[in-house]
Amino acid sequence: MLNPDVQPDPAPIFAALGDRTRLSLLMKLSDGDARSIAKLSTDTLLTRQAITKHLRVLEGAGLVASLRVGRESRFAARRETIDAARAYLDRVSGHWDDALARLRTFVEDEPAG
Amino acid sequence: MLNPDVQPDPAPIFAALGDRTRLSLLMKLSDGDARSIAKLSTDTLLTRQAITKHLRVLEGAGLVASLRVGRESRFAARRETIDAARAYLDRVSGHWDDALARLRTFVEDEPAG
DNA sequence: CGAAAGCGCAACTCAATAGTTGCTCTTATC
DNA sequence: GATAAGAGCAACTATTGAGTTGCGCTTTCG
Repeated sequence: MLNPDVQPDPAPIFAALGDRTRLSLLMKLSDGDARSIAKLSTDTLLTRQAITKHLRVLEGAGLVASLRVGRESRFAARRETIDAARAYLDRVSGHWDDALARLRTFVEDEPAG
Repeated sequence: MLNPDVQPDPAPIFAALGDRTRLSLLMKLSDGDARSIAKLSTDTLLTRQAITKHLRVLEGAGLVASLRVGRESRFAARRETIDAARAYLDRVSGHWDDALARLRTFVEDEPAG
């Protein structure tokens, strides 16, 4: 086992999540089932190609995986990557516990230090 | 109390997180302390203006808050928004429990439905 | 075999983003 | 009061990103 859980840069993951269309695609896939591009392109105003591009972005970030089955490409969400993003936010959020810490240096400190 | 915790669109939050520079800024602020732009501009190759722009993006997404203290602008992380992003990922990730569910429809289903 | 469904590739447009430089203004400091 | 530190504003460039259209290829179905 090499690289147990080294996530070198979570920014691309968040960048992939930072689009309303892609978030809704992930939501559709959030039940764990895989769906074809055609099925994921229904109930949207965008073209199939636009959806395809978004799916490839999600795939590039590791948020979904694709597999060719017959003439269709199926996409499924990858929980590991979603959990990696969650874990990162835990680290950002978990560094301070007290809500007062924010207000502390926000106002009280001497201006110029 | 109006709009208790209605987060209409988490995409802008993730978009703001989807940049390496902004993530490192958030990391610096992850202890809850507030820092000036000048202090946040050290240890980086970017100009102060670039850092300022990034901070304003984070502020626009609600991830940080700013306050003018004397001649300097102090920024502090806002845990609520970070937690909102976490909560959203919880909803995406929590919809399916079984890891096998992914593999199920990923391979086994009949190709054309 | 022929038609249609599903998809990939390429070129293109338009808008948003990252980053820079130059200037001005305010606030501390000596 | 002069100087320097901290920061805001505006204009500009270059790159990325979203979305489209058109075309061709493969796979299923009648």
